[in-house]
Amino acid sequence: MLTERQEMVLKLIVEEFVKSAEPVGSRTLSKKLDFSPATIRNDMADLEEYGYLEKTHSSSGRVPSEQGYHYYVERLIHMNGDTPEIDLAIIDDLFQDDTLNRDEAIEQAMNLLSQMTNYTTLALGPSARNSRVKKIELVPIYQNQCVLLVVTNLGHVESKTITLPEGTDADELKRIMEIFNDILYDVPISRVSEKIHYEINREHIKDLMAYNDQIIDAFLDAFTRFTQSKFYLSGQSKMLYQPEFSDVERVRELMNFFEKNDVLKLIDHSDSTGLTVRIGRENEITAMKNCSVIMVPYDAEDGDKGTIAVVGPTRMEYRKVIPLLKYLAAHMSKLYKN
Amino acid sequence: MLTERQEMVLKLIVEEFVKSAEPVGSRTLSKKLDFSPATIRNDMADLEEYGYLEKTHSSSGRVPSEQGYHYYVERLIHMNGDTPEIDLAIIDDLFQDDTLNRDEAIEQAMNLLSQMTNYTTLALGPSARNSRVKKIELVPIYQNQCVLLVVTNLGHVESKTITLPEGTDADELKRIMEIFNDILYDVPISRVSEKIHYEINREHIKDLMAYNDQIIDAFLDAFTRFTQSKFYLSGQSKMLYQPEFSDVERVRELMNFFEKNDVLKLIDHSDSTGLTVRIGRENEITAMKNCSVIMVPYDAEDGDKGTIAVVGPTRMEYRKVIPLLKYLAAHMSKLYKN
DNA sequence: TTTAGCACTCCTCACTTGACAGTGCTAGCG
DNA sequence: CGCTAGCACTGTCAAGTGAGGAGTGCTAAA
Repeated sequence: MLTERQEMVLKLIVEEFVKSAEPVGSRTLSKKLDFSPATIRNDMADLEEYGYLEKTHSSSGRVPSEQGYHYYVERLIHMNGDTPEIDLAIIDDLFQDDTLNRDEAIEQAMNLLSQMTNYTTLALGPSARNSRVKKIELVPIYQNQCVLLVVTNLGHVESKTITLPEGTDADELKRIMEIFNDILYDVPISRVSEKIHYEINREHIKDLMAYNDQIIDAFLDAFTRFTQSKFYLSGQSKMLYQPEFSDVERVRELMNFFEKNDVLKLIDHSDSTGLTVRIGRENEITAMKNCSVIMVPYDAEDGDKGTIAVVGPTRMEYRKVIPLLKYLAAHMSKLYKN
Repeated sequence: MLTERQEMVLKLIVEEFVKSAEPVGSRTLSKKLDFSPATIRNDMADLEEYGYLEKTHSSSGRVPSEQGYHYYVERLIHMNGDTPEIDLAIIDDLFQDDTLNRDEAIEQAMNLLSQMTNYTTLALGPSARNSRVKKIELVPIYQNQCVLLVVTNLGHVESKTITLPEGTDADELKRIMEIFNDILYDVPISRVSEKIHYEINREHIKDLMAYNDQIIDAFLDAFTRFTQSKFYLSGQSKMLYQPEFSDVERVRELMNFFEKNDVLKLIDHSDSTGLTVRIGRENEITAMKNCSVIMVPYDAEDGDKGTIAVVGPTRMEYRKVIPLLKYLAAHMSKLYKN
């Protein structure tokens, strides 16, 4: 469809615009392409007709359209291989430190990514849906208050304070805990609820549990918290340094959006195994209509998955961000392997 | 020093400016005070001379100076008692819900406060320095990996994953844990480290622990995490709706500041038992030179203390925020009593 | 197919101008 | 003596104007 020169023009316009944030004129390109401005203007007119370029006003230079960015990301990004150098070693270094726990590791990685790219980063931790229960414990702390603890095979802990009904028998409680540990040992989180409801109907347990609904509720509550995957947002303020956010109204919209937990809507876990790039209005969130989101899933233990993402202006340095993000995701997947 | 009328002029200027964010002229005040503009101009000139008022340019209305706000907060705020109505019942409602754990309760309270005031809120959780150890446990999860758990009398839990040296004896480990539970039961967090180091030198333990430095380190690490008090920031974006932040450069500065953990520098825990108001440059942080911070400590269990604070523009609704903040702090202190 | 040339469009920026809000000062009033 | 009316003055703001510049589209020629 496009001639090679047209592709080159598109590529250069994207890259120039990414750098300068200003509409690109034919004269600028003619310096890099060894064709006269007039020739390039013709190609630009064609590219505009196809929907890859836009003008800000009738006599301005060209700006890539969302479709133009897509074409660029999917087909032009590696053309004429002058790939920018990226210092991947810094990432390697980060993962050397094994005193970090899982949350800390993700958080640090995302901080680093935000610093390296100068964009906002976003991560969704794995949901722990497939983690398995290793230990359940009820620790008395004060009068009839107890802390319920659940530990998984990944060392993840959830706790909840509960108040026991008056006159609960300590020995009986101990027995209940033993039974629960028996029943639930090595059961994946996703199946706990089902399992409890099944076992509870068996005679010898039914009696014990009759007046302990509260404990069961506390259990289920603790377990559901496992399945809520944590999320990490970092470098929010990086966005403010982008010229597209020199307008306060936009800044408000964006910061408001970041503050709400709706951020999760941006990255949907579920589908797509590889890289996803959402440009501009594809994000379906008004505050993000001038932003792009690039996301890559990573594999955690036991088949659980997480996602890491970079959020920047549509005018993002795709050429730099995409490989970086891929590298980081691969690294995290590897980390979880052992 | 000031005549009654001058005080009234100052009070009205502060309150008018708080509402409108625009310099207040003599004509506006003359309507509320039953004196001619000229008279009021004379008082304003005096107040300016004393340092309570400022002009933005030679022929503008007056704006309160930092000193002016101070005078207002300390002496004028309750003058002529038309106190604004505040719906304290909403706060009461919040604390009814006792299914929330401590962190959640603080977080929700601060969210609410941010919504009610339309300012940013900040809280420092109590440090748990005086909490007491109720249970220590080591749960094996995978091969020679274990999770170390510590539970306090307040139901607070810290955990840490550790890898045991090859060939560690399970029975021996069990014995170590029993000893630790014996030694540390009901010991306040602040004295744990000392206690461990003391006991470890007694003969029968020394032998056991000889090659288990790693466990000790993990312990100490978990304990130090208790003493780091958590902080809560909410409604950051509220600040953006203040007219003083219609300038992007200022927004950047402020958001950057909020993003760093330096926010803690704003509220220092330690001193002062009552209300503290820091206005403008008193905060000693350039990004906050147009902001005021109002903070109140609250009492947690066992003599630990936390702080809650509201951050807004110097042009803040002190009259509304101060009683609200006091009420909330009192409520939180009460909550911790039972 | 490419390019030079030219008329045209629209943006940006500096400058002017008039309306306006507010001040300080002075003189007069009760 | 304290208060007030009046007036000249000052700085801000918004609207209007005009020059300069960057970039385009089109046409005709190489």
